[in-house]
Amino acid sequence: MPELPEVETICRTLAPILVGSAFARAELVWPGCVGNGSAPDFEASLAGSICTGISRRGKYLLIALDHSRWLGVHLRMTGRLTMMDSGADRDRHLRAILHLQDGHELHFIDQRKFGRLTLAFGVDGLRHFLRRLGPEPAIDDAQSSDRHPGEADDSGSSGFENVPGPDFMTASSLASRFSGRRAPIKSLLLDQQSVAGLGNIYVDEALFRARIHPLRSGGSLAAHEIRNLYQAIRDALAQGIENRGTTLSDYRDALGGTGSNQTKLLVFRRNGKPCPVCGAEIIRLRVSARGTHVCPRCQVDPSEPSAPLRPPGVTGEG
DNA sequence: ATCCCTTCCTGAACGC
DNA sequence: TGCGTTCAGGAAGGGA
Repeated sequence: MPELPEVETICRTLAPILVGSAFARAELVWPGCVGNGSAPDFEASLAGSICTGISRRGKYLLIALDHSRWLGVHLRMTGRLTMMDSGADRDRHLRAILHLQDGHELHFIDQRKFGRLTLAFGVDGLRHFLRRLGPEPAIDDAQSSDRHPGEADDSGSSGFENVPGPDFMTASSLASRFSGRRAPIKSLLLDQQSVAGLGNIYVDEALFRARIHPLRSGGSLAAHEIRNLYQAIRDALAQGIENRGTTLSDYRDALGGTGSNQTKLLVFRRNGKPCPVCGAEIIRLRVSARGTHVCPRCQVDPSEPSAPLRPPGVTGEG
């Protein structure tokens, strides 16, 4: 499941080969992977295009092309983008090949066919394409060039000069999204309008780090809890980037490399194992039709009476 | 407006 | 062995 750290890693591994290269043609093995317009239009638009830059917004990879066009890639569940040499073997789930003029082939592989390649035309087209995305978590990371779409850039033509930069997540932006909401906090965090880039793995990790139970309603969070959650989101994502992503099954970077963050996860898919903080057994719930992993001791279930918080010796309601 | 459900899609892991 | 069922889930769209 490529989430923000995985897409960021793909972006970084793809950039050295792709930026400055020209596309020769698109070969749509499964035309359904084109997100907008017709397959022939897609092929005609891509042929001869030059990649002028590459960036990420939420879980979208944005490949800037000349003449103010962008190729937006969303990998959804099982999508992969891999740079291959000319004539490379074809995976059985290969959906498209973007042939470069230098002979490289960018393979789009996607077992479950949820991923999409979408062309955006002009800055307005790109804004429309990204219209449902909320604020971007600004991740501090030594490797990061920290260049986001629309940010000042002295390197000439990145392809993003005229693109407005994203808003950035703050504790206040989270608070205003959660205020008055009765839905579980996990559902709100999976909504890309709250924060762009979180998915099932990093939501569970962030909620555990913040000691917040996923079934707590958004509106029930106190200000200090939202501040903790804000920092926990940043920490969980930064760790994911540092470890080049979480490879539980399908995920690979653009050079075919695996990430190592799966060995650093605190709760995700660790049900039955001890909590790294208190040793209690991690349990698995379903929230928003998603497998959800919590420490029942560190993350207090809102439906449980708060007996452990009662001072020793005090019984009853008081 | 908010929330929940369904749809898309394949393959692994089940149960009988 | 083989068949059918369930599960995994990101995001769009629809209904309440």
